[in-house]
Amino acid sequence: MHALGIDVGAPRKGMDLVQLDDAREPVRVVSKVGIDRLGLLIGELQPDVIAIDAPPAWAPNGSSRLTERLLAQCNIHAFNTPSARTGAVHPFYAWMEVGFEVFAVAAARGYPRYRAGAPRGTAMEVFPHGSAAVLAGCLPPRGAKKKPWRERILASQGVPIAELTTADRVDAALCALTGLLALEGKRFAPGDPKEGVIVLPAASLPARPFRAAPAEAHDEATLPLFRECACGDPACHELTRTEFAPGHDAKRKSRLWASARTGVLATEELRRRGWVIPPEMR
DNA sequence: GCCTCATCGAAATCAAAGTG
DNA sequence: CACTTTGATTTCGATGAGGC
Repeated sequence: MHALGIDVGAPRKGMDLVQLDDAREPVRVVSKVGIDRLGLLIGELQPDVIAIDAPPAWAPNGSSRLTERLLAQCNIHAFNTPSARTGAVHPFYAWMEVGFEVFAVAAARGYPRYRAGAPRGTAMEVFPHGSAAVLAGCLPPRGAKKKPWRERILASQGVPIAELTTADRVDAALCALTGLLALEGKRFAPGDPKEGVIVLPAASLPARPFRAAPAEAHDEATLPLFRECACGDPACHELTRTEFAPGHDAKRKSRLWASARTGVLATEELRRRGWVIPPEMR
């Protein structure tokens, strides 16, 4: 079983290809591949799946695709794919048009666009940054350099990185690894298949967005978005994002003072009458 | 006056790739 | 390293207000 990862570059830069076998060994690493050479290479390599770091087409309308918006909800931010109206006129998006050609060449070689289900024999869109976040379980730490961070993730997944000498090769390897994992059933592709979906190497996205920080002792993200104010006033039903509604922290303190005073008065009266205090307070 | 929260807007952030 | 493209998100600081 082989997966071919393609890191797409600007029109004249050339692409980086990495082929991984089922042992996750980079059996083929090719750089500076032009679109004219790609068809022959695909025919020669005969991968079981092709994973491409680029969208297959412009968004049908609007300025982004559903798959990108859904990923953004998990804190995985990708450059949005605009509609042709915007994309075709900005030179910045030329690399996306190279991606379209790559999908077209793949289709001509018998690899239709992946839409849903088993990915064998298809060409799928992947996103190295997203794959890295999914495999690491978190976003890269603040200030982390991209290449070493992704190298570490590849190594932790059993991919030898000796040949992956450039950032583009590392990304192509991440694409291929995502393809392999997708073949093995580890895949999740949010979005609208008609627009194109980004395939991630996970069974599903996490309920909570990815965080850059490792694990925090008090994970506020596990708390509900809104809850009732904790001031303790039975008449207060205010919903708040934090513990108290505005000003109700002072209200809580006031109530605690009051109950502390009555507590003191109660224990004094118990002592005066010669009655015992509750066992748990002894 | 003190403390905290809500809110608003501005600014930074981040993804990809290339150029200077 | 700085700058460019987009846009959602995040993170600031300033401001106003509540309750004591």
